[in-house]
Amino acid sequence: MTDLKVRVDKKKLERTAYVLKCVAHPVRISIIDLLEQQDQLTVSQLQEVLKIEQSLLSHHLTNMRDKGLVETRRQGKNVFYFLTDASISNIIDCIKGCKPVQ
Amino acid sequence: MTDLKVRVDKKKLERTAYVLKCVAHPVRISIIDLLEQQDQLTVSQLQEVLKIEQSLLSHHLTNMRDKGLVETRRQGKNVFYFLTDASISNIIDCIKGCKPVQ
DNA sequence: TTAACACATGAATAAATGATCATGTATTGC
DNA sequence: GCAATACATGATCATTTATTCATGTGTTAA
Repeated sequence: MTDLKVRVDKKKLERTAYVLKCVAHPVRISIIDLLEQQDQLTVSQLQEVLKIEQSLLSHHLTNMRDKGLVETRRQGKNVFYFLTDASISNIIDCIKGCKPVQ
Repeated sequence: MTDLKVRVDKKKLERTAYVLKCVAHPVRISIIDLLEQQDQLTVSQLQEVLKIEQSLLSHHLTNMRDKGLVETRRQGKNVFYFLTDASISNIIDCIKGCKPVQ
């Protein structure tokens, strides 16, 4: 009661919320699920499964890349998306409220 | 490639996103952190640590209760909030994209 | 070099969330 | 019963996020 305090500093809290907010969307959770099954997928391949507009998907992917959840690799006309090494475990750490992402 | 599909059904995806969205806020992450340290805390106690308006805190707590992250126990004039048994592990399961919350 | 394909970006709008303020309800002690 | 304490709720407004549409960029193949 006396010296109770939040054990995570403000910056880290904001970073954590920022990343979690990104995960907290059905489409983006689906993307994570697909990339756990497949290692890497092009936008077209994702689109085929998810059946959403190309630009909407692209916005979601950009969002995820900004937060460090996915990375890209271009190969010819295609752009492959893949989960960053630590993305899932980092998210879980986020929830545990402690370790910083990246 | 051929029979690739999202392994989580639509309802579950939405439920997952719904819960995660709730976690994804600095104040609510702080509340979780405090309740991990303390077992149960009143609104006043939380308020003292978090230093935010009473009604704002109350809105956040109601939000968290709606999503099943916390529960309450009234004791006289005070209302104690505490984490539900499974809240954290359920959240992690959410992220793993599979097990339903509750 | 141009057409077609694959993807990204920006602007505009819609919808959801967050914060504030005023007020309401439950409980206790007098 | 009434005042005080502790908390909840509803309306409103501000901000953020999601979606759509139009258009732009990079790459390949003819």
